[in-house]
Amino acid sequence: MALTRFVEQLRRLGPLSEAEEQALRSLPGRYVDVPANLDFSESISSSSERILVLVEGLLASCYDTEEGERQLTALHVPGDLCDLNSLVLASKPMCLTALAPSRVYAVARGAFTDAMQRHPGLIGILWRYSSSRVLILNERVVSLGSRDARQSLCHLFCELAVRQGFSSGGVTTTYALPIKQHQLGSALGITYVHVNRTLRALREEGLVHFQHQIVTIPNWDRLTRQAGFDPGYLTGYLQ
Amino acid sequence: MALTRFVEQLRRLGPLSEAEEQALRSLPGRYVDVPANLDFSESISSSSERILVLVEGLLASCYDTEEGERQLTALHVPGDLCDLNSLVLASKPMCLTALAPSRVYAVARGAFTDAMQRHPGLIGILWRYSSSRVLILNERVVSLGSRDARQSLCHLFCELAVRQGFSSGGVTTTYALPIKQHQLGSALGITYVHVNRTLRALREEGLVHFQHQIVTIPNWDRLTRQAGFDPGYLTGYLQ
DNA sequence: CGACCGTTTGAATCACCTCAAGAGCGGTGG
DNA sequence: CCACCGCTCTTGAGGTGATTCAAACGGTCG
Repeated sequence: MALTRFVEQLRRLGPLSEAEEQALRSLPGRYVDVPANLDFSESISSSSERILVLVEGLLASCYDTEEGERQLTALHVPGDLCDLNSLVLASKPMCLTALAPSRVYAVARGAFTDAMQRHPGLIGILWRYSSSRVLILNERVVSLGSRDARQSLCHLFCELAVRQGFSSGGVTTTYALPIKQHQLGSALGITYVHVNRTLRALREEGLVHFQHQIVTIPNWDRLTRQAGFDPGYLTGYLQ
Repeated sequence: MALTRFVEQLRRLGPLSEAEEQALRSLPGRYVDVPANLDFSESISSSSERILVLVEGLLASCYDTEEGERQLTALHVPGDLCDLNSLVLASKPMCLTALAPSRVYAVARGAFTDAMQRHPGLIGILWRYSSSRVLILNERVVSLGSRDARQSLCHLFCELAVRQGFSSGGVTTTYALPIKQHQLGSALGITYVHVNRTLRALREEGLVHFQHQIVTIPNWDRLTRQAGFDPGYLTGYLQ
């Protein structure tokens, strides 16, 4: 149950043998509930030797600047493995924060590496997963560097829809996104005031509605066109 | 010779056995010279089954938006492995571009994977390398999202100094950086006009000089303080 | 020499920010 | 039950960092 969505994500990236899938599903771990607005640094999670898979809620990797600003560098939706980098490298100033009340499945690091040794194919698969997350990060760089607030917002709504499997061509797309406008701003590098104004404009144009933490996309094609969104970077097809 | 600096980078990230280092150094490949401003899409380089290590010059990963803007998502300095992601995942819209006349060492993909199979320890090492690049990418996200032009520029000069091993505490730091102001802008998400004005301001303040493609940092500590630069994310110490 | 590329600078404009204040709303306590 | 608090959303007015358009300057190369 805990890792179902995670396994689904991996399967989208490439073939997964029966044995490999079984090895993943049977990874021992425990559920941890996290209240909203709790920060838990990755270093803490790695010192307790845990790999975290988000089951429910919304997490973010974040980075606090000296000026007191907080930049969210990645959003994690259910099924995401949150701190894969900490498996091989200790990253000092990065931390995880819960944007909404969340539940994670914590796997001991040893169990994880054991599974990889017994099933070497998993290494390649997880590497591929890691690469797919890099592509998402790349896209965030493009948003922050080259898109205005309007496009960034549209793009993010598209990305999260696809990542959660909610995108659909013809009909209205709707999904829950338990995030505050303030946090949206921290992710997109703009102030919450400007997030608010931009959301209103998008709502008035009928491009996308975000209210009460629910995203409604009346016309998927129109939004993706506005956002310059190309889902190719998410599907991560094999060569 | 070709891979000396690359091996040095890897050794900074963790232990490297004699055999592993030897396996890397003896990777067969050929030198390719690339003129400035040439784009070669990663898909091309992967279809010809090549892994690229930069020997000399300056490359960038880039992404062209529909509006015709170009966002540079990563800079590659000599010793960098440029397209590690394409080893496991085909990324469609991304491409490599030469910012200056460059020389790369191209290794056949098969030779690379063979070496990894004969020396499984290399997998972890390369994974660690990949993670270290992600940390750099994270830092770029912070720059684009939370730092102004001034800080971004300072931060980039610091980062490139450390990545090339040119940073030094007390004395003046100097290194060549074959990049145009126009390309700096593409990397930092600002216009070349604003790059120019900001560089002038930094020069007048004596924080950092960038002229004729040479970076001069009179006072390393002062610059890192201004930039909010913490080299921790580059050293990537082991846990 | 003219053509070209990159740099430099000015003036006007725009996207976004800062400061500030009010409104809605659920939670808590008297 | 109402008063009060804190949190989030909302909106206004003014300011600033960065952009756009435009033009001039300097070096390099054929």
